[in-house]
Amino acid sequence: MKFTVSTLCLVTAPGAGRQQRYHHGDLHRALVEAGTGLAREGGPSAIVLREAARRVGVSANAAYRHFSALPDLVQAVAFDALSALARSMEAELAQCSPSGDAGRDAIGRLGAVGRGYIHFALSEPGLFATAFAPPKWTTYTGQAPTRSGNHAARTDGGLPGAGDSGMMANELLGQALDGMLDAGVLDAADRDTAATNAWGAVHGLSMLLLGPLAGQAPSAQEALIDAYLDLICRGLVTRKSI
Amino acid sequence: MKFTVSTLCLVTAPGAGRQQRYHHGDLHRALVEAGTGLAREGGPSAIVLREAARRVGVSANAAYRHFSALPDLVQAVAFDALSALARSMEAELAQCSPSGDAGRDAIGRLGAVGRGYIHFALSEPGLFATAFAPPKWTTYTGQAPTRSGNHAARTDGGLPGAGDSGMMANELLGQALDGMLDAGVLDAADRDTAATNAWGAVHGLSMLLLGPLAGQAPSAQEALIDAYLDLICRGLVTRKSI
DNA sequence: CGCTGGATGTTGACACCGTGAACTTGCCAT
DNA sequence: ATGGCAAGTTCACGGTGTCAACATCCAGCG
Repeated sequence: MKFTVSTLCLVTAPGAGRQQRYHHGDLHRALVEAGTGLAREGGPSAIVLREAARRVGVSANAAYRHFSALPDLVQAVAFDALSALARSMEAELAQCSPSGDAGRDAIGRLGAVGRGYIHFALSEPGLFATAFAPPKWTTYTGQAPTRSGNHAARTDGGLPGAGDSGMMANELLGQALDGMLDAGVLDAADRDTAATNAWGAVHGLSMLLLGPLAGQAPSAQEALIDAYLDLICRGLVTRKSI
Repeated sequence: MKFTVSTLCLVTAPGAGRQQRYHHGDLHRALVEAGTGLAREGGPSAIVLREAARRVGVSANAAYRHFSALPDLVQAVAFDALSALARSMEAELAQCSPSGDAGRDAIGRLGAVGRGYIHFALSEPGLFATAFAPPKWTTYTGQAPTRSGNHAARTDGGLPGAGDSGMMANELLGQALDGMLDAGVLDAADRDTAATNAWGAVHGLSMLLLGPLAGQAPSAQEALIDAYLDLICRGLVTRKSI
């Protein structure tokens, strides 16, 4: 005899007497979380529909009531991963304490954004890879993941792909750059180029640290990260101002 | 009636009366080339053993006489892609003409290496993704792809993963940095950090151009690339020398 | 020259996977 | 209460990676 539906609800749903419109509390959410677990262990390609359903205790095809196909699930997991990335950045930003020098502080916040990015990549390589794995990898439609999509809300009701502040990773980067603009350490004309440069550089270093440069001692990695971010900032900052 | 083995040889082998030790001229090579075709069209995940065997006109399990498993084939394709990457760099380097100023020339050659990298990524995104897709993505053993492996030679007998000059992509980068060292535009103490920085930056930009920044006009991409490489070089070059 | 052994390729089978179609169940509004 | 629709199930199909057993062909030996 298998579990009855109500039993499943008790097992899977978060305990509390939360009213549930569907047979299974919130299968959509449960599947995304199961998929996140799979992605954490094995990257985007480890997200397997049948296994996710199995972990939730539901038949394989039940997933098709919530996702049109596998790539849909992967994308939902990717959005969650993007949220986690943004939260990692926010955590680094929270450690920035003002020093009086506006320019230095602004640059410091840019560095914090980068550090949050890289630290997330290193601590959650599977989710990181998932966040940036294009749905069909080759036919990427262009434009970064943005909140324009029609995706369900996050677990805690936040904006899809956003961190606790409600901002997505690229928005946090943009905010840091705007801070540099205000502080006068970045030319307005360079802002968009700077965004690309910073993002690309940090992304590239993350890839390197996860791949060819993996296995280095954490301290060596940390030193590498600092030197790298220093280089990026040095390149971005207006020539005359530092 | 199916093709006889000798017929297959005539179809698949490169025409010439090259003696063949195996039943099928060179199944190993043929499978790698079929896999390369698949990777070109759909990235590493499109490399499918059965389809590669099908394209070669051979039974699916024949591949297991040459590759222990699918990841082995993928890695062989990745090595070929690495060779193509090195050749793309060499092509850019060949367009560098000396200008008399050793420092400027050295920096120009570093830029050429980067341009070759990015151009390869843009012109062969599938192979590019394959080249840097870790075998088991998460359990990357560390260290960059190097010729220490026990892999078969390239089609034309070159070193595995190397370009026409016999150097791998990272060796070409190293050579460019050494040139900067000799020209005095790079501190010896910064060389290794510079290698990481340059590689990471260029890799990141490639990813960006293939993903979020795809769809931009080629001219805009080219401008972005130039601005980016300029930034990198500006950051790398010894402060006082330029 | 004929034989034989090992490398090469084939067939059959199994367990997975993604996905479609048809069926069943249970909740909600009428 | 009841009919309809959303949510979940079962059955089925083609595709994939991989193992085991079998067939074939070439090289090197007598």
